[in-house]
Amino acid sequence: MPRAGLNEEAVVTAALAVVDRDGAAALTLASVAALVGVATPSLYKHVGGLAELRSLVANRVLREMADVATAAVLGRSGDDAVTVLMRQLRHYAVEHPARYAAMPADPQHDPALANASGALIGVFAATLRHYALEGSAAIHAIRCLRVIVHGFSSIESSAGFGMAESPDDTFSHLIEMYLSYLHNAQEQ
Amino acid sequence: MPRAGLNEEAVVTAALAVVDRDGAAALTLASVAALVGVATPSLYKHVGGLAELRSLVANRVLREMADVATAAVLGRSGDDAVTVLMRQLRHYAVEHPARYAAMPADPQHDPALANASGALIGVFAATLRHYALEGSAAIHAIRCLRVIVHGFSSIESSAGFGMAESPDDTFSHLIEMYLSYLHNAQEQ
DNA sequence: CTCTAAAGCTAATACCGTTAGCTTTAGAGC
DNA sequence: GCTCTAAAGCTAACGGTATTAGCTTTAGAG
Repeated sequence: MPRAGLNEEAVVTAALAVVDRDGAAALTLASVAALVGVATPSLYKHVGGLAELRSLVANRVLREMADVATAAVLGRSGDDAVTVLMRQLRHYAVEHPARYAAMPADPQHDPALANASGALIGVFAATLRHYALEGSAAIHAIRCLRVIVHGFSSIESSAGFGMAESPDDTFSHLIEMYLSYLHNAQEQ
Repeated sequence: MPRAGLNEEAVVTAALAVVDRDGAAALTLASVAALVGVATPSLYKHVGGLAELRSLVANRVLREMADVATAAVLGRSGDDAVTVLMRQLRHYAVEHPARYAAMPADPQHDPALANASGALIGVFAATLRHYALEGSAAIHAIRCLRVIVHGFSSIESSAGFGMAESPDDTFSHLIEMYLSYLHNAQEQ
């Protein structure tokens, strides 16, 4: 029997494939092992267990989102940067609904996710730096941005908008709402 | 051995106690059975299984939230009603963080949750009726309200705001942001 | 060609959900 | 007060899961 040649990265990639195929709740060591063609206990040679695998998956997703965010704001600033940042993050969540759902509710509570989580928030902070908000106003602006993007992505990625109206339009309203808030905060 | 005298309602109440005590992920038939002092299979006399129990718990939580929302807007209207509605729902989520996390990502997809979910959305719609938004504008306003309340509650209930700034202030900013949006939508 | 570290395996344990079938209790009806 | 029945609860058993322990084998270094 030839060897599979696994490593931690390959296991995480397979886990993401399982999440994409069967949903976040179906991520199990047995399903990942079956996908890569290996007995379940063999995965412990590369991964500490199911909890750690979940954490590694979340870390991968957070890094992807941070990359998306970075690419979105590159070469842009102000309202343009904020708009594209919001749209691109929403786009990622909708393109990979199961991956978004695979993220734990408390990413900052997991030390393994602190770096990736901080990278994403860092892009938020850098993007908002253009508005020169001072002290706590900057913190609140970052939080409001998180609330809107997460709230919308969370609902849309689980098909929570039942009515016929386009979610695109709703999201445009939210962007306008947030930009108005930024402009207003800037004047104080 | 005396009889426990259970019924569906008592089982759901015990399940909520488990959720409050150990978190939403720890909701298991075995833990509920242990709490009420009964063997695990006995629960099947009152509940269809773990999936149904989860659904019943979510239904209870949704109804509680609908009650909170109804009480909040009773005797109020306009900005006052919207403000108190948002604050009270946030208050519920923070007071019962595990219950909020016990809700599935897609409540409307579960037929058993349709009524309670509709009741909560109905309170939103009724509260916004004061602004006389026409057609799709009303839908978008409801959605934006959902996004903000859910996004904030989701993050705060999982201790997602790490910085020292008070989440109260952040939420006040979001309320102001949303009210401005409503006033602006009203003029069109 | 040999030897070692790691990759993979099987076996075994513990916990969970679920089903089947049995026992017993509480209460309805006489 | 007695009986009888429907339901509440139990034990036993099965399958699936994570996890640990210990063995076997492979790939690659020397």
